[in-house]
Amino acid sequence: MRKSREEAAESRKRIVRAAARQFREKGIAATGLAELMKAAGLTHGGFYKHFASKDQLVAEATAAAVDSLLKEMAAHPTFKSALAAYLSTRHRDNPASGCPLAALGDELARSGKEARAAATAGFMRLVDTLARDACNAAARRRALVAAATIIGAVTMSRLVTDPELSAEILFAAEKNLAADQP
Amino acid sequence: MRKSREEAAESRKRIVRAAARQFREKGIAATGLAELMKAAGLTHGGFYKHFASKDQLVAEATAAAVDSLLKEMAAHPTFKSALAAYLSTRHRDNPASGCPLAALGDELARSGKEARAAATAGFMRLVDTLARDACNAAARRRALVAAATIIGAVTMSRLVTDPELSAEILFAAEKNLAADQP
DNA sequence: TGTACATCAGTGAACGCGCGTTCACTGATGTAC
DNA sequence: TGTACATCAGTGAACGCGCGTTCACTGATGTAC
Repeated sequence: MRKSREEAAESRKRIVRAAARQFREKGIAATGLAELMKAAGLTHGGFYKHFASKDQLVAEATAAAVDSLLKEMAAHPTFKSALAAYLSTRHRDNPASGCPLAALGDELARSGKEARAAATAGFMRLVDTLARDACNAAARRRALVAAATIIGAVTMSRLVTDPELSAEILFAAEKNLAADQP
Repeated sequence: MRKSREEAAESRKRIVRAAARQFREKGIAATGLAELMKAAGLTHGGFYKHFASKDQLVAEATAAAVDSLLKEMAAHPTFKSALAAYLSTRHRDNPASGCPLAALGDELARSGKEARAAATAGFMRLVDTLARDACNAAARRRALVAAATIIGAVTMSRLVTDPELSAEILFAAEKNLAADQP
């Protein structure tokens, strides 16, 4: 039953990818490893051949999710449109492929060392992106606030049961941040 | 073993209060009902004499937590100091007695109807507080953004493993929002 | 006011279930001669 | 290049445990006469 090294590496990638989706969709605590391994096309017994613990997987899944988020944001023609995409109803309605900080912020804050370290690195990368190469203190401060604002706005827009209020939150954040931009 | 109506009402309050604390401290999914009832001085079997489901308790605990948050904010001499208190390291380090939206935002977003409705009401009350009686569109927009920002800032300040970055997030948000205020 | 009876808050055991983690085993892959 | 052997990815059963929820029961409280 042993698989080749390449196959094993692909299995591992599939597990991380499935985890990144399911954690963001249903939450970390609510996602079981057995269910996760099944989604990756494996049985749950093999999990510990790839990871030392669930926390380690959370860390890797978070890092992978931040990777794809920043890649997507970088692909936008302008900074403003990247911001608009983050604050879009499309992002709000698809947490499974969206920002892990918005989808799992407080659950990550209660997670283990490894996961929090990965989330911290992801947050710093997002702040750097929002600062756009500027490295003075004022630009960094604005980027930190912008990061907190867009993360909070998307989380609240998902929480709220009133669709109008939900849209209003995203709209207000976008308008407010666009005003800051040249 | 039957208790008087007053005693039963107090038991109920104790359960809600214990839940409000434990949910904010450890997360909703990670808090078991048995453990919760024990913290309220009861055995777990009696839970369903008071609540129809865990979701209903989440709703009531969220409402209670928002109540005490807004009461505390209202007690501050100035609006600025209320904002500073929300964005303080004290609030960051004591989620159990702090804002439920910051502590549980994304878990509430994945919760049942009742809990989300209670969280929505709480969010609207926070926004109203931040708008400070002003009822024009611009003030409301600013209040929505401020709410998203302080919630996101506290959540991220808790997530981040680097203490300096954590303090920087809170400081940046406070400075930024204070600039908006008269 | 006193008595008989219904109510129901709280107990503690049990329901079926899924959790994260461990383990003996299988057999193809990789390695060493 | 061919053969013998060690490695280890993946399987499937099992570990102990806690989950949310249900239920029969207890006995003090509340109600009706």
